[in-house]
Amino acid sequence: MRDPALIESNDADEEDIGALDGIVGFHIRLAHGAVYRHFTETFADLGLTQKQVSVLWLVGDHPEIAQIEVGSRLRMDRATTMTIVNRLEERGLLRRERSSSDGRKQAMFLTEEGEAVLEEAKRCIESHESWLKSRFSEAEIEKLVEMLARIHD
Amino acid sequence: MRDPALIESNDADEEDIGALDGIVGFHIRLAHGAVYRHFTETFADLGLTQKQVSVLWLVGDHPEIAQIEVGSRLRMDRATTMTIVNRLEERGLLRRERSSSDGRKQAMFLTEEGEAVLEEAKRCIESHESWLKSRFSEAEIEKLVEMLARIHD
DNA sequence: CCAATTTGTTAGTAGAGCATACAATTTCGC
DNA sequence: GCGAAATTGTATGCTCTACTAACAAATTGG
Repeated sequence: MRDPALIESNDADEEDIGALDGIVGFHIRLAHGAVYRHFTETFADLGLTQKQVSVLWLVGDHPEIAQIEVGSRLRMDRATTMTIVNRLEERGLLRRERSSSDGRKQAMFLTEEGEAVLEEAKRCIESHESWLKSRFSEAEIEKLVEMLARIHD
Repeated sequence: MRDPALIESNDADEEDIGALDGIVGFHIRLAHGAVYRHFTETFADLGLTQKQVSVLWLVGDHPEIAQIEVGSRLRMDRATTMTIVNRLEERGLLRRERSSSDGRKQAMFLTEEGEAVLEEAKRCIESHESWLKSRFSEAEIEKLVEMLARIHD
């Protein structure tokens, strides 16, 4: 029915994405997706998401940190930060306390279980990062991170 | 009231994310977020998302392409692809037809409006990409894309 | 021809992001 | 010091993306 030559011109090679391949943003999105999927697998047992781990990590590094501070550093708005902190609090990994220095702020701390889970999460991150870094040299990793930072800073 | 030295020890420098800064995956996520936000602003008028534009673009480049093919190339599962194609069809930018060569497949085509919107979207992409690329040299862009491809391939 | 596979579809769940509105608190201008 | 403005947290609701599970229709393979 159809002209084979015409089909060939349309049916491009496997995984061919055509001009889309030249779009930097597209590659960032695909790479993010791949990292996200591997992260999710790695953290399936712990049941933590990227955001949750980031918040846990940040609160562990900076006890008494306020939600607005966490959101600002992880580039999340207040509402988004809330839902993540709520989930961590429900799971008993983190507690909130009214800040003594500023009544508007909530000072956040890790619970004992939170500290333990963070330690385990850091081990998972190590494994996840190894998977990610395995395809690059040290110099390339440095360059990659520096370029990514130019985008998000 | 408060001890300044104590404050300094907790209140780290602006935007300090500590050891999180050494995690490659974290930078990919932040960069993706920044790109996502700029994309959304750029496409606010057109009302299209990254995924929608990608699918539109792919169908434009490969008429008669099946949903499964689109999903595979954009790394989306069938269910996710469905919701995006549904939305594009509802907006009249794309139509589905049962494939004549394989009755299981839906052959997808852009409508006239779809072609027009895709053209406009490509102009928006150009502007969005300029914003993104402005911080890099040509050689850096090439290197960045190549490294990102190593992650998602 | 029958079984397994592929593709599309539907329904349900969940995370993340965003906007809006409101309350409590702090800060700033006067 | 007082009142207005800004900050922070909270609650609600919406959207987009992604995934699972189940099912139907069509194709493919033994």
